[in-house]
Amino acid sequence: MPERFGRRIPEPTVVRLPVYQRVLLELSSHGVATVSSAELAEAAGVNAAKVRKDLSHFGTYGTPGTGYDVDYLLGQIQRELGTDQERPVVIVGLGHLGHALARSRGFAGGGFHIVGLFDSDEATVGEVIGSATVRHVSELAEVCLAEKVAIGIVTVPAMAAQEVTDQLVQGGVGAILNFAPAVISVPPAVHLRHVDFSAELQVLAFYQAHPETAARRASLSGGEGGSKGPYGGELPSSNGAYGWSSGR
Amino acid sequence: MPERFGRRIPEPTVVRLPVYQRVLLELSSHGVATVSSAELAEAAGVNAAKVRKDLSHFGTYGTPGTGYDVDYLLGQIQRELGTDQERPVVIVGLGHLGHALARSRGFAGGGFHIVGLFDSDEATVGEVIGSATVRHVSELAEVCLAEKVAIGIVTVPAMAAQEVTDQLVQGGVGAILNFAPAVISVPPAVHLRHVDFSAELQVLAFYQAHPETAARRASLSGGEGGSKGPYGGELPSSNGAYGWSSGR
DNA sequence: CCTTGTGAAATTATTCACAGCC
DNA sequence: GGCTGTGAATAATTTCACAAGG
Repeated sequence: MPERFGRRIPEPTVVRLPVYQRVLLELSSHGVATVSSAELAEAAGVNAAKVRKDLSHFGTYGTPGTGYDVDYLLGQIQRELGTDQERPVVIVGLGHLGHALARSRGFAGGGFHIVGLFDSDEATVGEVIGSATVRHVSELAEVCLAEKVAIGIVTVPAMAAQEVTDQLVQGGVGAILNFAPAVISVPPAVHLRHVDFSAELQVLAFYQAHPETAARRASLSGGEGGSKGPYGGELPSSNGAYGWSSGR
Repeated sequence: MPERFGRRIPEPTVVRLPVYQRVLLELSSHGVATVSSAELAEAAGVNAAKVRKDLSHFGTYGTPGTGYDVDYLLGQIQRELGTDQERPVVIVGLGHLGHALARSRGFAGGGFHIVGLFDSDEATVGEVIGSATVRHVSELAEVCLAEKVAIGIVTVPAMAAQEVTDQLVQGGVGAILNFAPAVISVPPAVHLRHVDFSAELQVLAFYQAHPETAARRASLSGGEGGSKGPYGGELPSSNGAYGWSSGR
């Protein structure tokens, strides 16, 4: 073990953890008991060496010759991700996107609990979405302090993103997920991540405009990986029967 | 010039391009004529050396002693990103998130034009959102072929994501932006990126659970960068006057 | 002086490849 | 025989630092 406990986990590893978790959840629900790094890698769209290296950071032991115990590994990853505790979150900005997130599963899934919704529009204030009522943003910092909010989700227009972020920081919020297409800044102790849909579209446009620059890699999950995967040659044909509706 | 034309642009550079573009758009609209790498870096939340290295890949010349011409540089980046052409996109899955995206600006902004909306729910089919009418997903591949769709946006539940992706691929779509919390695979010629809101939340949860592992970097835009930035000490205080509403 | 563009150095991440264990 | 964990090798990215241009 290299530097277990006193650990510094590389960011790319942290980003892959939720993917592994999802795959393991799926395997577990299907009653699969063990999984090899190669199988996990294929399902997560990365390569096997990466899976093993990633997991080794946590001192998670697999069994040579067998692989990893699915439920044990899942538990380890959930513990690492802190998915085993409920974290209070707030959403600021209840436009279309904020509404969609407020209603989304993905909170339900694990470890997140909406304790507040905020908007600056008096017409939106008072609206009930799911289990929460929209409050005016002037109450934001106060509520964050009172509810010990851990994560703030910013879905306001770009112009207002920094202002709202500052309120969250004043409210003692330690992590912010920004959906606004704006660069915002926070004190060093606050964690900040961006979800930028229009930037992602532009990146795709770039690659279409530059077919010669084929970076064989996908954004979040590591994508194609490189190993054969489902695309060993033939295209998948339609397998009919659409079993989904407008949910999510 | 190192390998200009015959260029292979590093992915991290491509991902920063939309951020630079946004900053330049802002500067340009304020009538700023030139910008130094240091100023651009600060506004984009990265460091100056990175800005210069990034821009050097495109043979974009700044002027020593002065900096970059804002409008010229903006034009170069937009050309590189292909923002100067309209790309036809479709959205598949009109749940809350799909609705939000369909109504979102960010398409309007530059280079993207919604030519189709698809869902499997008969109750949703026929609904008019913005300028498009929701069609049944069984028409997906056919419409993509007919409209020469460049980018497909997948906002269906995880279970259906691979199936829908396969239809897009059959429809000749060359780039896919997946919002479903699922690993999907595509042939090597198709570009794939993920936007995974719940994974981002989990990453933030991880860092909160591990304060010792403070990776000073943000996801998309490079975040704090390292240079002083607006946080040179004091916390920003509330500056009142919320000028935004539920829009976006 | 100020600022670019860029080799070279440093840092970070991925992949290889194999010893050791089941 | 199959599979993990991991040092060592490789590749990719960032940062430094400076020569040359305005």
